[in-house]
Amino acid sequence: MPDDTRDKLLDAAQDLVQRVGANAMSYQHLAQVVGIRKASIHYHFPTKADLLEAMVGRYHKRFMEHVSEVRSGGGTGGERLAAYLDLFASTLRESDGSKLCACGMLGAEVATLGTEMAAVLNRFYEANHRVIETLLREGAADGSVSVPGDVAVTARVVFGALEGGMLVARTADDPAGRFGQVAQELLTLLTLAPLHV
Amino acid sequence: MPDDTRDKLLDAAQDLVQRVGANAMSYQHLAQVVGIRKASIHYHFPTKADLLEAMVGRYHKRFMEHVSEVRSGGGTGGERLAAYLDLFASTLRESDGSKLCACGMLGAEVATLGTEMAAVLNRFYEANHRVIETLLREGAADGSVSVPGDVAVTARVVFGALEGGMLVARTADDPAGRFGQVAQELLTLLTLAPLHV
DNA sequence: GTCTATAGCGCGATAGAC
DNA sequence: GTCTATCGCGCTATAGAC
Repeated sequence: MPDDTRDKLLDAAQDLVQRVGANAMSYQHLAQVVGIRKASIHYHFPTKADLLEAMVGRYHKRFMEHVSEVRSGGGTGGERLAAYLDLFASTLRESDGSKLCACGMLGAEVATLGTEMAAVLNRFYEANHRVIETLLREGAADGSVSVPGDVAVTARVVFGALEGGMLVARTADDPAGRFGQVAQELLTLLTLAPLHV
Repeated sequence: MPDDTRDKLLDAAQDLVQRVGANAMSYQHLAQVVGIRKASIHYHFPTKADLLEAMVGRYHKRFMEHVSEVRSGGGTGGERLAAYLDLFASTLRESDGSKLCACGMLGAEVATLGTEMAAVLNRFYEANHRVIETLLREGAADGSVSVPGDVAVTARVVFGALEGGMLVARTADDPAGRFGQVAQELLTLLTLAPLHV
């Protein structure tokens, strides 16, 4: 049953974190969205830290499921890299330019969230670094990607550009369009010729 | 007189914003740092929005003064670009890996800060895009930089990679070291051969 | 599993003395 | 320009009824 109260709370928490951040998200806001009283939330998640950690755990798992689909997709490494970049673009596109990656948002607030959350976020970042590194290596092997330097560090450049690109794009007139250009240019930098996906 | 109460308040506000964000920064925290009572802050900045806008205005002005020094520095365009990247690296370096760019942090929180702050942040981002674009063009002209695509969009890739790179690096063991590698790899991607600055 | 009620605190902001 | 005192609100969290 995917839509019991617990899942609805996680849905609402994720949506609010992506839009306004964890510090600006309250049990009162969640209660209004889900349609229960705020005290009832403590039955499902005793503390706010519990709620945030459960939300990030689910987010990480779901994100990696999308990544698996991308990785099992056809085409060249460069084309699969483009599909991976589009996972980030779709977040902006489907929220009218108002949602960040949940883990990017929480990364900004990490100093207020405790060491356990910092470790969880770092795990998400490192998992993505490994995914990008693999895509770059596969692209280099099939000739669709060209990396002039250290592949592992380049993967971190790409991930940072995605997280930061979303953040910066959000204040522009057309965030999704802006970010789409940035993602395309990132591909141009990493491929011998521009890809069209 | 650079250190009257107003400036001390702006110093403390900037430090807290860079570390924990605007939503986690309170008048009480500022009062403790500066050594006055929290009610006294309202004499200098009637509302928190006033304080944040003054802080960002000063931050923007000071940052562009550093940029001017970089731009009037010698060397190739690529070397001046490296010096510009180091403005961001130095923030992490000099804070033991705990401070972000103030405008990057506020960008994450923009949904809670009102439309005026969104406009102010966008102005900072666009100003930096123009600086990077100019440095890339100068580097292309003297042969030290190679941009395989649109220079203006590439400038946005670079800026996003800096803001996001700082954010992601903060959860790592050695944030400044990690970010330094990312900045160096960014240069490698944009130059025909790695620069050593 | 959800409710009402409330504790206890921190917040931004204001009034008015000095 | 800074102080004390206070207002009113929102917050996380808990107790105990149903």
